[in-house]
Amino acid sequence: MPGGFGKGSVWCHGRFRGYGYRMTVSRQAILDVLNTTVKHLSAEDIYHEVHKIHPSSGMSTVYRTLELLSRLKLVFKFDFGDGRARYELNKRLENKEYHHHHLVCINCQRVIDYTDFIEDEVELLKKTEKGLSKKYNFKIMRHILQFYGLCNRCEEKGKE
Amino acid sequence: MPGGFGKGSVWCHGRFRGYGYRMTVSRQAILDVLNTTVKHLSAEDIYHEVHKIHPSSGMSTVYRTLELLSRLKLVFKFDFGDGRARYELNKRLENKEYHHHHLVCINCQRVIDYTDFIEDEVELLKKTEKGLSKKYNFKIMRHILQFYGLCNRCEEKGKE
DNA sequence: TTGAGAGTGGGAATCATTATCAATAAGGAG
DNA sequence: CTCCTTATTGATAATGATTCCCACTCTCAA
Repeated sequence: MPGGFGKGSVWCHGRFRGYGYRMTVSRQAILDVLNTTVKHLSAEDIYHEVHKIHPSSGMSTVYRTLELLSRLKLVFKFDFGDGRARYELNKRLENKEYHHHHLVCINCQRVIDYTDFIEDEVELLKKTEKGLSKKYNFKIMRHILQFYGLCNRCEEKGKE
Repeated sequence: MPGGFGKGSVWCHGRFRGYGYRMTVSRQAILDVLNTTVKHLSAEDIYHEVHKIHPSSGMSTVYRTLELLSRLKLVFKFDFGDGRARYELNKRLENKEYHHHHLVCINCQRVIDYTDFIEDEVELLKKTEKGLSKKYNFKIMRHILQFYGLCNRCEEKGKE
C-alpha cells in the first residue's frame, strides 16, 4: 500500500461536502488509515500512522477529525475500559463480513474479536432492538457486546 | 436510611480479612453507598455520598478502594464512553432481579437501564459464553450489552 | 485568482485517575 | 487493655488522555 490515498476515502468526500465540511489532506490521511487497518485503533495509533503519510498533521487534528467523523456517524468510538478510546469505521462495522463482538481480558486488557456465534446473536439483538426502540422511543444505531473475563495467559498466571 | 452502616457491607468483612486486608471506616462507607444506591455511580458520585457519611474520607481512598473491590471481584467497572468509569456491585449484577442492559444516548450520554427482553438475551448469551470459553480458552465472568443511539429528546432536537 | 472562513498545529488547559509519602489507625500478640 | 507492626489514609503532586485556544494556513465557491 505505497503512499497515496486509496479510493477508500473517496466515498467520504461527498458526505463531508454535503455537510459543509472540507476535505483536507489530514482528513484524507486519517480516513485512509482507518480504511486500511483492521484493528480498533486508539487516537495515538492513528496519529502515528497518519504521521507516516503526512508528518505535519498534529494530534489535535486527529482528535478533532475523529470527533467530527463520530458526529457524522462515519466512525464508532469504542471503550474497552483501559482509559483510551478506540475508533473503527462504521462502514466496516456494518459490513457483515467484519461485524464482530469482543472478549476483553480484565487483567491484561487484551481484546479478542470473534465472529463465530454472531449469527444467532445478531438475530436476537435485532429483535430486541425493535422492542426497545418502540418501548423507550429510542433510535438505536449500534450495539456493543463485550464479554469480560480472564484470557488463557492470565488465568494460568492467576493459579501460580 | 439514617446514618449508620447497614448490614449490607458486613458480608464483605470476611472476604477482606481473608485476603489480609483491613476493614476500615472509609471502606465500609464506600460499600454502604454501593449497597444502598441503585444507579451506576462514578468515582466522584461515590466520593460525594461517602462524604456525607464520613466527611474525612478522601478521593484517593475512593479510587483505591474501588480498585481493590474490582480486584476482589466485588464490584464491576463500566464504561459508557463519557470519560469516566462507573461502578456497580457484582452482587447486584448477579442478582437476576437487578441484572440489566443499557441504552446509551450518543448525544446527551443519558443511560437507560432495561430489564425487559433480558430473559431471551441472557439465555442466548449463556450459550454463546460456553462456546466462546471453550474455543478461546477464556474464562468469562461478566458481559456488557449496550445499545447506542439517540434518546427521544435528542432525536427530536436533531429534527429541528 | 481571491477572500471568507473552515481547518490547522502546537502548546497550554482540563479532567479523571495514579503515585508518593508522612501521618494514622486496624487488629493480632501479649 | 495496651503495644506494635504495618496496612491504610489524606493531601498533594504527577500522569496521561483529551480538549481548548489562537494566530496562521489552506480550501473552494464565486
